[in-house]
Amino acid sequence: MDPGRKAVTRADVARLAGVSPAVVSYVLTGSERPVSAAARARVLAAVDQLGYRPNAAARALSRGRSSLIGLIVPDQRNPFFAGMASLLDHAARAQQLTVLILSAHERRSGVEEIEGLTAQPLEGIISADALTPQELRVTERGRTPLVFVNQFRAQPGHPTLSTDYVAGARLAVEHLITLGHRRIAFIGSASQLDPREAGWRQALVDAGLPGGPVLHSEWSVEDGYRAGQQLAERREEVTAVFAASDQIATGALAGLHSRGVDIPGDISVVGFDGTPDAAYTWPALTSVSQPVEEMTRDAVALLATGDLTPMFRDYPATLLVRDSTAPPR
Amino acid sequence: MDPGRKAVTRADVARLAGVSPAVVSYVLTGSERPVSAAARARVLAAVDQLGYRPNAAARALSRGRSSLIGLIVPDQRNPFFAGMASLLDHAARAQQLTVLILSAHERRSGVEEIEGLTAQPLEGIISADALTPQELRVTERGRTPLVFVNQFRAQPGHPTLSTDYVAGARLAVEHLITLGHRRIAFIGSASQLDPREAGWRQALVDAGLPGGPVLHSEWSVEDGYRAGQQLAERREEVTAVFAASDQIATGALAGLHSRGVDIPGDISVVGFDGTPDAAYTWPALTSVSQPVEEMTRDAVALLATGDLTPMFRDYPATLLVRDSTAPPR
DNA sequence: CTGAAAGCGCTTACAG
DNA sequence: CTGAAAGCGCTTACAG
Repeated sequence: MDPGRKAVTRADVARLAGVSPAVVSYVLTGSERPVSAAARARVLAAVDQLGYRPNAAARALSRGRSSLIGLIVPDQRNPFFAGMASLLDHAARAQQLTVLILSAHERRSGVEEIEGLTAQPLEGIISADALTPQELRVTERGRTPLVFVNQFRAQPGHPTLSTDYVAGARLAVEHLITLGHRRIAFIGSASQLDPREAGWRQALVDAGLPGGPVLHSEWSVEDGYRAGQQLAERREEVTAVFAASDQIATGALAGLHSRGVDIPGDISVVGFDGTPDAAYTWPALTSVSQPVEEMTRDAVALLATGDLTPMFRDYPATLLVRDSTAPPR
Repeated sequence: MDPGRKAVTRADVARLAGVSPAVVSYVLTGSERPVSAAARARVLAAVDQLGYRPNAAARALSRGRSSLIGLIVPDQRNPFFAGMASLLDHAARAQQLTVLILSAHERRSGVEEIEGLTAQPLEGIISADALTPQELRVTERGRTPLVFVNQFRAQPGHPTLSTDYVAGARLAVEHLITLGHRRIAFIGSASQLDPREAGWRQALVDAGLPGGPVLHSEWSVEDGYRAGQQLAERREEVTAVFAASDQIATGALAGLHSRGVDIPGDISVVGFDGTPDAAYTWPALTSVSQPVEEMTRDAVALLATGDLTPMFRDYPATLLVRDSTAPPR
């Protein structure tokens, strides 16, 4: 790397093209400004020849906004959120936007981190995680556009795009009921708020079935494993289980296996999320797929158009039937 | 969001603290500049009261470098690289750095994307993926510091930190040999360059064993699944397999299961990477763990100190013995 | 259709 | 110990 060489600037391009620096900007920003075809061609040729790329910091400073959008997720290592980040990258790219991931797993004191995040003059933030009041205050102070995705409820003051969790959970449980299951357990977060638990319960009530056991678990595979082992103790009582995430379900599969439970022979298992890897568990996991692609696409569009009218929009989930569910024997 | 309110700037802080804007910078940048205790206290109080955070774009512009580092990975959805990103986040945070992920999966034409990446005046790039000559040229043109991690060989002109793949592969194969296996297959990339294949072969030769079958596969779980099915055809001939990644191994597990192969009874399986989820496959996967934490920590340190002397450093891998390996029967 | 100039919010020699 | 000022590389009214 030649430390003597300076980066190419707009002025270099202007000089080579024989125009003023302003004209270079006019051409490159695609502004309304009329530019003669000849000048445009010379600018483009000079850009190409010099390998010029506008300095993002300078552009951000003068525009008051960068081309960066922040994605806040509970844990970027979770395949569901890693997939969301990848899809968001894709959607953002189409709008010339770059995605910065902030994983809550790394958020020490949430506030501090959001501050770090918004010190970049972000074009906007898409949050798949709940924000604390302090965090919300920070985004407001920075007047950073904020869109929520994957939320259990509408977030006051902000557009909120979410999977229809209740209907998705019902899809899972109705599938099990149709197969003939009568005692269906639920594994999920201890939070009373989870609409997946509500959907599970509704489906049972509607079918006139008794509420099965509820096993509380955190979101990790480890916790799913423990829940699976606990569920194995009740194998006489239960023939199926609906887990609130594919991570939990994957762990539960391992926990059940470790206790000698046959799946789906003894117990059928359904997950939630529709992550790709769940197709390669053993047996392949039946799961409710979240419409992440549509949500991320729409979230980016809201940020791009600047339409931040508070609203709540539901996206339907779909059932992916694989090999972890079968009629009870 | 109150569109009438402007972001707090350094000038606001200076005004409230009764000092010049320069003094605010002196205090906040922690520069050598001496500042009286009284002035410092007033500045800090004003910062706190106003909730001031320096504008990152302005700072990047005047310093010529942002506090952003880029991480280039083949696919951010792969748990191994998602984990690396998370660890890097952690290491970077300690140096006040923010990580921008560029997933090759999203790189349309590599060049174009790297250009987009370095248009941000990055503090540096850490690449866990090979770069094309064009891409290298772009980083050089931008004089962006570049450190490679997870490479098969030294990258000329840049520091390269890598797992000792050969020794890691030997660890896996020697474990199988010690268990009593004599016919050990390899599943991995068709690339002749993979040192894991070399390590596998060396271990067999050293033990006086014949080279087992080699099944070529891409890096996805899907491909591992197909390889597992192919391997099932040769179950009479082979009693163990070493896969070049946990993703491949996880797929292979499913592919073997789908053909009725018992693991580890019929065939023992070892993976490579040491990703957390591999502890919850069925059976739990024995794997060679890469020292990602050390590598990312050191890579960030190189970027932070600016020491980019070309060099190659090997990090030892470790074996995690779980339940997918057992003596042949 | 084009250009000179102000301004974005910082950092950092330089002069007190 | 402190401040006025130049400069980082852009965007974008404003005036031709």
